Amino acid sequence: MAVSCIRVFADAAHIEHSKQRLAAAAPGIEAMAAVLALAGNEVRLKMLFLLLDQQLCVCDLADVLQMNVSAISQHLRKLKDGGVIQARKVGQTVFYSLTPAHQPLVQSLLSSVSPALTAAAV
Amino acid sequence: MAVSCIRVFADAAHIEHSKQRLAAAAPGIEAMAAVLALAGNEVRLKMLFLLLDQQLCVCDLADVLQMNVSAISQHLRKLKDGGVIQARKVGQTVFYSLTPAHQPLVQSLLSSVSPALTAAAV
DNA sequence: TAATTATTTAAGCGTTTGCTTAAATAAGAA
DNA sequence: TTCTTATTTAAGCAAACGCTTAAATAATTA
Repeated sequence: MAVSCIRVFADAAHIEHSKQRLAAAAPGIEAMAAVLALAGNEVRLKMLFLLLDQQLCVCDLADVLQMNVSAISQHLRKLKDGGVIQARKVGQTVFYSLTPAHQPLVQSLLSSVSPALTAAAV
Repeated sequence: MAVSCIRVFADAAHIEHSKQRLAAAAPGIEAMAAVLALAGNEVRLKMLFLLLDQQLCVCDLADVLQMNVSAISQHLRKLKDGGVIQARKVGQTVFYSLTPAHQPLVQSLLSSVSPALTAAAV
């Protein structure tokens, strides 16, 4: 890896400081990146938008998003594996909702896309 | 596409309302998803973290992140194409910084991973 | 019990991603 | 000019992604 810089104005101490700040924050950054990777998909972000103020079943989401039930189910699984949503089974229907732990983050991610959300926010 | 739901408790009016809310927010959601897809990568999110309070050149970032300069450059290009960062050339060195338009979003994305950021926030 | 409904899962496949290597630009320095 | 240095770009490739189809589970209903 050509990692070393030979440039004149490189501030070695400054670089070192950045490395340490990064090392301290890395675990949190990596966890956040995992959640953002899930939210960084149009279909999944739309799902999170719809789940902000209601719980929906697989079939509802497929209907609203006009997509294959299987594709929806696979997206839901990723969100569930990532701890962003949770499932509640009622009969043969599975209702999905945001997990309390991630609700605030999702709310803030979407607050700028829908002014009504900001007003309705806690 | 097996999009229609036959379930008993499907509330057609409710579904329709969700469709309309989604349609209204879709453009904003899609734009946000594009930014989150950029931020939803460990390397790029670390870059944004480092750029929050300083501007760095390609070589600095490669040094701090211990990665190939070429790989770093390619990540920077994506962030720049997405309007998240901007470039300023000084001699043969290119300094990258957050764009003013996206600085608040990046700040809020990272505020939870580093308490110091919250304190230092505007 | 068999048929229907809701959901999940497996397999396959084309596309995208992110890295490596190597070559191409561009700007100083000798 | 020639030789570094900083950065970008192109090509290649393995891995991940997201969808489709079809089959497999569950839970209801007839």
